[in-house]
Amino acid sequence: MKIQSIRGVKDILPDEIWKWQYIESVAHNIFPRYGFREIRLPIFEDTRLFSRSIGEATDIVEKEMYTFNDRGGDSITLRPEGTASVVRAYVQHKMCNPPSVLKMFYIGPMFRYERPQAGRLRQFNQIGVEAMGSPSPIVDVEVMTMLMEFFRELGLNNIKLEINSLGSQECRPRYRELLKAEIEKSLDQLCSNCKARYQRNPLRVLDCKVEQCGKVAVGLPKIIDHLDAASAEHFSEVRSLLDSASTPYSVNASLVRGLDYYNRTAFEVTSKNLGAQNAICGGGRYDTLVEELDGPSTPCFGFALGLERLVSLVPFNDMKNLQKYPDVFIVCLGEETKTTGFQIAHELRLKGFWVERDYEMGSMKSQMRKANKSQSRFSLILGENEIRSGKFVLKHMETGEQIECPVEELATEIAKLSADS
RNA sequence: GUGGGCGUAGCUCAGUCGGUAGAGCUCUGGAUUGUGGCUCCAGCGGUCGCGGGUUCAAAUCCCGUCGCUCACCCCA
Repeated sequence: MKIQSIRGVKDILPDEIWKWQYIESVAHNIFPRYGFREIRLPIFEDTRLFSRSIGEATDIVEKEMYTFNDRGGDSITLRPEGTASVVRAYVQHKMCNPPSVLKMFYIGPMFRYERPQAGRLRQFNQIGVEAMGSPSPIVDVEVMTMLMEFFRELGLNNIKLEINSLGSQECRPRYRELLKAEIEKSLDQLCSNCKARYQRNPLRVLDCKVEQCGKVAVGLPKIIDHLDAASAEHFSEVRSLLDSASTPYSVNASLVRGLDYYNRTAFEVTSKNLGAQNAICGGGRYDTLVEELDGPSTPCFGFALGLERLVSLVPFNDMKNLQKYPDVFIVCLGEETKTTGFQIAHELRLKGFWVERDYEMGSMKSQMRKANKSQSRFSLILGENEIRSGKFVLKHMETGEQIECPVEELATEIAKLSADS
């Protein structure tokens, strides 16, 4: 039996990889402007890191982690998200240096054992950003505006920034109990799903897709009306700073995050063009996580965005300036040209050109076909005549025009003609 | 974990009432001795997901199974 890739994982093939590289290059270009530097983290960690940070009772920890014992008997987990590892590294390497804020981003694969569907894989890639060391709403808004600038640079449209406040460790549990009590009053009107989950996850009832539940939800209390004074003040500052940056957003009072460690600001960026899994990015403030992982009190703000989902949204068709195909395809005719062809390819590559060729030394026709298929901008033809005259035929594949060119002028000629077209 | 849809050539798909497979694209070669794309011609390519059953006969009907996909759930 032929071995297939594991369910829920995907190969990124050479025809597509340029999209990923492009997105990553934009991240590498924009994030440092805001002071973020890359950190590379292991993809597996001590299982306890995730159960302690994400929350024992979350779906991720309860049923979605790839957990196994290594040969030494230790429980290892393929990371289901990146923030826990960043915090672990922050604490482990004693990176705290108050009052300065440490800003980092990471790019890499995450693993969750879920049923695959549109926009959801078992191995998927995220870009994550974490700003560690300040409770200031300026940090929240700077990170969110950086994100929106990143999306703008990538040409995304039809995306929506939604924000909410989850309050503090004090006011949130209070609100939860209030909400549960209110839900119980209309329990008979809710869908079976909500009846089953409201005890465990009452916030979910607020954005249930069933119409009946939506009607009930309208009358339920909202977290932002039950914030403690400090959280309310924080949230209002976030909003006015977003306004002052002219960043469009809306408040979604039913926005919830799936990980336990979030407090105060929570946000999501969604797109209508993604299918049911419509969030391209989610994040928020997590002021107590570092302490919970035995570090110093360090309020933080961060987000993670889904690269597969982002790749599907970026309008790559409109991008003209990205090089995807070779500059030159070298066509060699006859045994005599073997060495010269090899040398010319080598020299052009040393000068930075993308050079492709045929290795079968087939007929001119078949080599030209390959040149055409490679989508090279030029073909360079060298046969016995050219070796003798010292001038090679440089053919522009799109226009069909060809010129004779001495070997020492090839590089400048190719560069010149490329710039013209 | 629960539902729906789908598995036929490398890709996209047709295949009638059951009679052991077809198109387009791709690919290879030729028409054009050293010039690609367009056109024309020829050729390569399939255990019809897999296993069982019914039948003289199964891509087609039945049962099972695996895979893909979409949705619920959940989330990036």
